[in-house]
Formats: sequence, C-alpha cells, structure tokens
Amino acid sequence: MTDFPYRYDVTHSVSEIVDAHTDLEAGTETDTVVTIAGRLMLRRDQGKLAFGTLQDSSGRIQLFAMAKSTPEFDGFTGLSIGDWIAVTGIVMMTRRGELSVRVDGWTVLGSAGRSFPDKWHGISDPDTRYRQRYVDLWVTDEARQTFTQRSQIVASMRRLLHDQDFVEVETPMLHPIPGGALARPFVTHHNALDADLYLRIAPELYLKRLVVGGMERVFEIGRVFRNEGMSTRHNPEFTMLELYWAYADHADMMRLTEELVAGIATEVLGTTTIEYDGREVDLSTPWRRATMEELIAEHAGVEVSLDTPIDELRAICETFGVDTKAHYGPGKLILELYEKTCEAELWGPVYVTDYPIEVSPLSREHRERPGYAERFEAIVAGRELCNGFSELTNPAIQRERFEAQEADRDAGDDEAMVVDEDYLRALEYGLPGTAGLGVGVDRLVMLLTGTTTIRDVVLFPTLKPEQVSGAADGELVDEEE
RNA sequence: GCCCCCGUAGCCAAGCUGGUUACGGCAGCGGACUUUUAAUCCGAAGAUCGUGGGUUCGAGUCCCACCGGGGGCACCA
Repeated sequence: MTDFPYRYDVTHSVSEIVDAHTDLEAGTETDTVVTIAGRLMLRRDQGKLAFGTLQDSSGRIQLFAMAKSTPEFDGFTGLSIGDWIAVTGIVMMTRRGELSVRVDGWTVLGSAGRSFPDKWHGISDPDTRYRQRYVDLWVTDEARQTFTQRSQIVASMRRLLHDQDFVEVETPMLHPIPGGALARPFVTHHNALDADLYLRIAPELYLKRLVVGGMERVFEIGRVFRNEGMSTRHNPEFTMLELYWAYADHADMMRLTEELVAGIATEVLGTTTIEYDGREVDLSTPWRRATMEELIAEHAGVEVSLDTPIDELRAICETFGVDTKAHYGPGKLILELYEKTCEAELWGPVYVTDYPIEVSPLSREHRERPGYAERFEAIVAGRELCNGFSELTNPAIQRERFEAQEADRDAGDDEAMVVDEDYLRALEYGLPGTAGLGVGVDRLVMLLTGTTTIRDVVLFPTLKPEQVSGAADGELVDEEE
C-alpha cells in the first residue's frame, strides 16, 4: 500500500483561480503558480498530451499535462478517476479557451479503490444516493449545492437571532419523561442508572425552564426524534429550531417568524420570491393571518366553532370523510376537519390561528376567545413550516392539561403527554408571559432549496439497515449483568 | 401498518405477448493519438438478471415468499 502524505500545502481553491482569471485570452500562459488539490473526475489522454478535470469543494478546473514537461507523465495518465491529487503549475488558457492549470508537478493524496459512477449519467438509484452519500456528493451537483445552502440557511438563522439578542443553548436529548409535543418517542436505557430514557421529541419544556431561569430570549437548533412513519416530509430524526421570548405573545412571534424566514431567504437567495414544485411562493411580509374556522368556511363551506353542538360537528366531519373517534371533543373534531379539508389546498404563506385548547396542551388560552389557544401554524408551499403560541404560564392550569393528556394516554393514545412534575415545579417559580416557536429546519431548507423530499436535505437519511448478517443482525450491546 | 411500482456488471441502461451464447455506453484493462471538453479510434474482458421457492420442454420475462428502494394512505413536523 502506497503511503500518501499526511498533509499538503494548497495555495488556492479552484474557485479562487477561476474568479481571478475571468478574461484571460485563449492560448496565453500566466506566471501565476498555484497548488490545488481535489479529485480527478475526468481524464482525456491524447498521446503526448493529457487533459483532466480536477474538482474540489469550490468547483472544477481543467488540468493540462504534457509529456515533455509533466514529471512522470505516464503515471499521471495512469491515474484513476476519483483519485485525490495535488497539482502545482501555472494558470493558463488553452487554445480552445479553457482555463487550466498546467501540470508542472503532481502528487497522489489518496487513491480511489472503487470506481466512481458514470461521469455523465451519475447515480439514478436513490438507494445508492442515500446510502453512499460520499459518492453522491461528488457525482450529483445539486446534492452538493443543497447541503451548502443548508449550511448557509442555518448560519443565517443563527446570525439573525443573535442579532436580536437571542442566546443559543443546548438542552438534554435524553429525557426521563418525553415531553413538549404529541409524539411517540424512542426509548433507550441507561445501564448505570438502570433507568429508561427517551430521545427527546422536543426541547420545549427545557427551554421554558430556562426562561424561568432568566434567559429571556433563548433558542436551540437541534435534533429531535419521533418514532413515527417516514415519508417525503418525515425523517425519524429531524432538526428543529425552538425559541422562547419572554414578555412577548403569539402576535409578536408571528412577526418575528415571518421576518426570520424572509430574512434568511434574502440573505441566502437574494430574494423573497421563490419557486417551489413549479409554483411561486412569495415570502415577503406580512403573511396572511386566518383563523382555523375562517379557513374551514372558505374551503369546506361550513361554519363551525366550539359552540357548534358536538353531534352536529361529528356529523359534519363524517360528511367530509373524517375518521372520528368517540373520545374526540369539539376541538379535536374541528382540527381534524381543518386538516382534511383545508391543509392540502393551502399554499400560503398563511398563519392558521386560533387552535382549540383541546389540541394545544401547552398553549395559553386566547385572551378574547375562551376555549381557543393563542396558537398559530404557518403553512408555506402547502406544508406546515412552524408552530408557535403564547405559552401557558399558569402551573395549576398546566397540571389540569397534563392530567387530561394522561387520561387520553390511559384511553390508549400513546402520543399523549405525561405529567412532568419538575416542569410544573418550574412554572410554580413563575414564568412571565412568553411566546414560543418551533420551526422544522429541514422543511425550511426544503422550501428554500426547492427540494421535494426530506431525504435530499438530510445528509444521511434514516434507511433500513443494509446488511442482514454480521454484527448488525446480532446484539451490538451486551445486555447482561 | 396497508396499497401500487421498481431491483439486469462499479455506474447508466436495452431486453416486445416466456424461445438459442442477456443489446449497448461510461468506468477499469491493452494499444493509437501534441489542444481535448461526456475527446476519438482499435482490441480483450467483466452479469449466480436482489434472494429463495414454484409453473413450464424452456423464465430476466409468469406465480408465491422474503430482502432493499420509491410513491401514496395512515400517524405526525
């Protein structure tokens, strides 16, 4: 096995060279000597000449090698597609006008023992793209661009929030009690404590504890885990932005959210008008606000409210083909009706407001509409992008809500919440009026990059294990003792 | 979990209502070539057709099961 260098001094990225020589004339040589490194992606041998394409993380450039001047020319033409190499030489423009680096010296930095996919057709098999992302990133330009943009989007998000004095924190991912959302958790076990722990389904309750602790503007960007179905919009682990803002309410939060999303779009894309799935989305502020019941009236043509007699509500739901269950109250029925009749038709951006309290166990009651919560979700490009509300601050009411959830759980709803005594204790110390927000970061990236499947914005999406034999099939962890 | 579709060499990809040795391209191997752009040209090679059963004189092709993937439904963000 050949031993490759431990380190190598590179003087330029490919894009730096390209940017600095935009109008070099064909057939001219500069006296600029550069050292670049990357993967050899193409090669065209021409007898005593050879051309290659070197790709690094910034772009591609042609390599120009000549038998009379390139050291070990035969070795150079014997390189494999995919080999990592460093090349030193002058910057030049070929007679045909292709910017190139003349290969005056070259070194192999790492060899490609497996051959890369077809240089023209790339990979069409999604399974290969997701399992072997290390290949996909080289072969599929859009994949590389999407993940670069993802980084920019998250960086922009952080910057905009820091600019508004939000403090970034990290809270536990291992929770003794899963909380903060209605979802089925993954369970794991801590051996030394001999205790079951849950991978978090949301950081919400910890972040609000921090507001109790005096962090008036706080946010976390991190992974959450939900043991549920997978789809083009769902990965079992996904990234969420959650933020909490003391002394603010849901209306403030709607303004912050739309400005944040429009601001990120402007920073990363340079515009708030984007195209998604062939349709235009105008992210410019302000976004439309509409209550859930207004939308139901618009799209289903029926007037409903929490005052509608429940039998009538249930009958309306059944008219629209909603699967109703016996324990559903009026709030749950209205939510189901909304999801069945409106959600698929909304394009947005639109804030859906005034969710029933019954389905919003952590939100504060609407100050003017008893039974409703000061809660909103934004629908953008036909997809739920975020969820926010004025936080419920009263510990006694929170306890009642938890207990109602636990009753649902006892009735067989395994996504219902569990009473979190420590969270109640924190609320008893006092939480001021606070607004909270959760944004699906993967979905935001999908929106801004025009991607229609979440697997294309997650580097290593969850897949079934590839191997059915060997270690993966047996116990990876010794459960004994 | 349910329904539909897909699986042919490292990659892309033909293969018709079942019918000899499964068409090609790229990459890899051998050779030619001093300005190529998916270079071109010549040559040789590479496939238990996802796996296992079955139907048939004969299966890549039809049937069943399993594995993996995609889409949809359900659940959810």
